[in-house]
Amino acid sequence: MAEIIKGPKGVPVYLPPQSATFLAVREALTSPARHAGYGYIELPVYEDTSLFVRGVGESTDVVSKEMFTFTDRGERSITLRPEGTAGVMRAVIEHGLDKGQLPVKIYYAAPFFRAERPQFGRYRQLQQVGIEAIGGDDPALDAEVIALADEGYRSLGLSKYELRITSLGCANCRPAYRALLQDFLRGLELDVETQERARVNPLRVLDDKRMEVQRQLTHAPLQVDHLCADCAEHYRLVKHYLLLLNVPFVEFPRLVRGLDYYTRTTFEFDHPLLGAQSGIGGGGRYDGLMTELGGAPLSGIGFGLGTDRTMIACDAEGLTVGDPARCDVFLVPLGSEAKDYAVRLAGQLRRVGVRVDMAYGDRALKGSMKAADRSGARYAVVIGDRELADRALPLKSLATGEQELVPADSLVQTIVGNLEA
RNA sequence: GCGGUCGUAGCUCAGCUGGUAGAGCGCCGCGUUGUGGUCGCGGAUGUCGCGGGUUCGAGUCCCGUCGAUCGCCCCA
Repeated sequence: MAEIIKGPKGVPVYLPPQSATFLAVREALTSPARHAGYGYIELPVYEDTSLFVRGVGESTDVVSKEMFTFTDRGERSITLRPEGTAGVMRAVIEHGLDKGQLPVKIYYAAPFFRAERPQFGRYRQLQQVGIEAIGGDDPALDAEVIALADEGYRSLGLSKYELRITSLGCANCRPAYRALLQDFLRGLELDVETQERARVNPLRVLDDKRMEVQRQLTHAPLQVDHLCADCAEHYRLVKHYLLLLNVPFVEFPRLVRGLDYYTRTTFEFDHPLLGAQSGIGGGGRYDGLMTELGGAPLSGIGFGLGTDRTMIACDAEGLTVGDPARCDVFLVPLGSEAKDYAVRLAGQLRRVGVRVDMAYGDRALKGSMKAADRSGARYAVVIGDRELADRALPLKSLATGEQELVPADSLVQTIVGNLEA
């Protein structure tokens, strides 16, 4: 026997019927964006490596050790996208969307790639839903973006997650705070690796999960206490609009994100039931990114929501998401004449939008009924010589077991009517 | 990249201190005429992750490897 080829490591596979949940979650997370004027964007899965190095930031873990990078036949360095924002910015700049009506509002649902050690909820190919609103400083826009994420989660029935927000300041006030924090960190007892992090990206140290580190951070200076007047007012208004939108949140001054481009408003959705990988989504403002990538000096804000992790969160909260039924109606033909009839009927029903499957392979009635049951269909229709002679078919409800005889001519109409009821 | 745990039928797992494999679920069939889901009976399916070693003999011990999983770093 030939050797079985295995799938790539750390990539989740969604098979029926669970894959229906994946589709439903993705739909739930993208739907709010479509209701707020965001248009869909389809982008390359790979980009020039320098896009991510410049956009995401060289000092980030994502860029320094988690990228799938290779050289193509033209000796160009190519990278499978590790996140979505940089690619969106590139496309916006390249195609001049920033020259049109602002803000540019865009959403996507796509796979991303990170060469990490796989774990539960952490994959090498991860699915994310994201939106970007480019060319707007208005704090109401920040609140909209956050609210759309919240709406996505809420529409799935999730209730146990927590929205955390803070402000990271801007190019004016961040450097001073950063220096202040570095001074503070220098006075602590930290291991070499953490000291290095304090030098390169001091904010990241605030996020350390280790008790011995957290203990020393009790009195660490926080960015929210050192915002410039503009940033403080912006942050105040974001919270104001979130209240108007009825989006519950907690202020989380220690919130740190892994990508370098974030400024001002930053947020994260955390789900306590997921263990170590508790972040189900996050995002923030990136006011310097466009210019960093050679575009017009436009600010922007967006989010990335983990589709995989949201599925896990739904499962953890015991939510049933998506319809696992493969069809609405299952046809059971007995004999070749009935089979002709069933094939034709299946075609007719599908054309009017009814999901139909039928018993193939000339199975015995009993086996076919079993298949009907397993299909999740609401109705079964047995078609045999009697039905063909009488021109009337039994429409059987698989839930109740009751069946009514329906004239052949009105069967399609009756089924459509019953399914809509 | 680092540390822990695990890897037996499609799925969930049992298999005590080494003696040539089991259960439940699922799947297929039967319970006489054309009706599924419950019940009863019957049946198929495993190179016990892979490679090597110890042994008369290994699913069971040792080493390696791959994979999964939990934690760290980090992140969706």
